[in-house]
Amino acid sequence: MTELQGLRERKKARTRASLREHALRLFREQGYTATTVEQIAAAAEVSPSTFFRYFPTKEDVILQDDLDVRIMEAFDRQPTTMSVIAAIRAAVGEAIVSYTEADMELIQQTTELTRTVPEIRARAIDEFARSIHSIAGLFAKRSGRKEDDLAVRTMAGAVVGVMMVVTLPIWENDTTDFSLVDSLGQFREALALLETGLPLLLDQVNCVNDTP
Amino acid sequence: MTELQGLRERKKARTRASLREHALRLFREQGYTATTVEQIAAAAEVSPSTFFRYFPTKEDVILQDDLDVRIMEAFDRQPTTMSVIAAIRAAVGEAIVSYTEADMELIQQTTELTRTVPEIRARAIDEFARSIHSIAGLFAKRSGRKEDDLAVRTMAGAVVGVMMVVTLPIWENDTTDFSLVDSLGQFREALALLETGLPLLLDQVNCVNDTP
DNA sequence: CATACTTTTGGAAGTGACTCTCATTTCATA
DNA sequence: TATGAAATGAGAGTCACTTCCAAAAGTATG
Repeated sequence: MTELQGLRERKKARTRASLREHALRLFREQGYTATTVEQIAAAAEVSPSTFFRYFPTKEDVILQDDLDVRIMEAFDRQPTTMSVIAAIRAAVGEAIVSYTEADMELIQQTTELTRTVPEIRARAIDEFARSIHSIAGLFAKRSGRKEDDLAVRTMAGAVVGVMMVVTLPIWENDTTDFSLVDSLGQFREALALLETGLPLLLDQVNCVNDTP
Repeated sequence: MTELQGLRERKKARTRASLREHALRLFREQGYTATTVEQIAAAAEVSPSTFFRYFPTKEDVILQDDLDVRIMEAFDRQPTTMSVIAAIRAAVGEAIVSYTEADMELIQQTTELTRTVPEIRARAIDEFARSIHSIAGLFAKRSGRKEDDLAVRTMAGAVVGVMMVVTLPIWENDTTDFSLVDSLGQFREALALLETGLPLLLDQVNCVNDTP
């Protein structure tokens, strides 16, 4: 190997990026289902078989963007003196500032597709499940409880539940375009509610705390 | 029409049931992906085209069982003096006793498939989203708040989040067979935690109020 | 019972995602 | 430059799913 990163690696990275870019463009222009893998491959100037070597399924072109990994990493970096929910909020904040303009646009586009295309949206459930697992792990570490403790799992489930609320198109008249900033704001507000407001709400007492 | 329910209707119902039964049997015997629609149709003695007239996709053979509708109905029947979470627990309890042995077996089987087959599991996300919507509606009615109130949505998201926790195979070493009774018990415990325990838990772990 | 009308069905042909295999090309190393 | 390893393209094949049309079965009339 003469160079730190061989020609092969660079070429592969370029092909991968090219496939994703052309795919997203075509999805935007013609819609997801109307776009065939053949078209994507042709646009990226590779054969259809090569497409499937880079992405196991057509859906993965959208899902495999390892951008949320950064949030999880930031998550782990938070001091253990912080409460879990505070740590999550901090991690989200850190990740946001680390994203470039291009990153943001990619997130925006893929999230929009996740919201609108049933096949893509469906795949999101495993990501949610993974998130529950990660958050449970972190919470267990901080609280000294076991990972499979019901309280720990309940906590993690609740957090991911509110994540679903802000990212999925749950309300029919939900034609508004997805706004990353808005939904992250909502997520943080909802977390605050979970932390302090929920018990009050459940007691049917007026919760004045909905805008922290 | 000589009879209350024509021969046509009865025949259709029988075909539908037959298709589902043979499908579930074949899935159990050979696995989901190994079973083709052609095989299912052949076993039920209809043509493949007829299969797709009864079920839009192969997945729907499992998903379209309207058994959870009963929980939602029981939900609505609970007095409004009851807290939402208490109402949910009561509804679940009511639905359980209304299920026949055959119902239970069907639920057991379909849930097992939902847990283990990625394609089926994926489709569950829309059911979860629908549940969030329903629960939010009920909570809104009881609390006098609007349905799109963030607190209402957070609450609903948290409830569905714990639902996910008890139904999805979130922990890798999760090879144990699904037990309906166990997971319903866990669900009710988790709801109790949400109602009373969560703030305590959070307080245990150095809950520092950070600013968003 | 025979007739005309409607619904349901089977069959055939086609599309597109995805798999497998194998020969060929392209890059890396000695 | 020769040799091995990895990446690619092409072709054939499977399967879910769609569309269309003609035949069959059920239903309502005379």
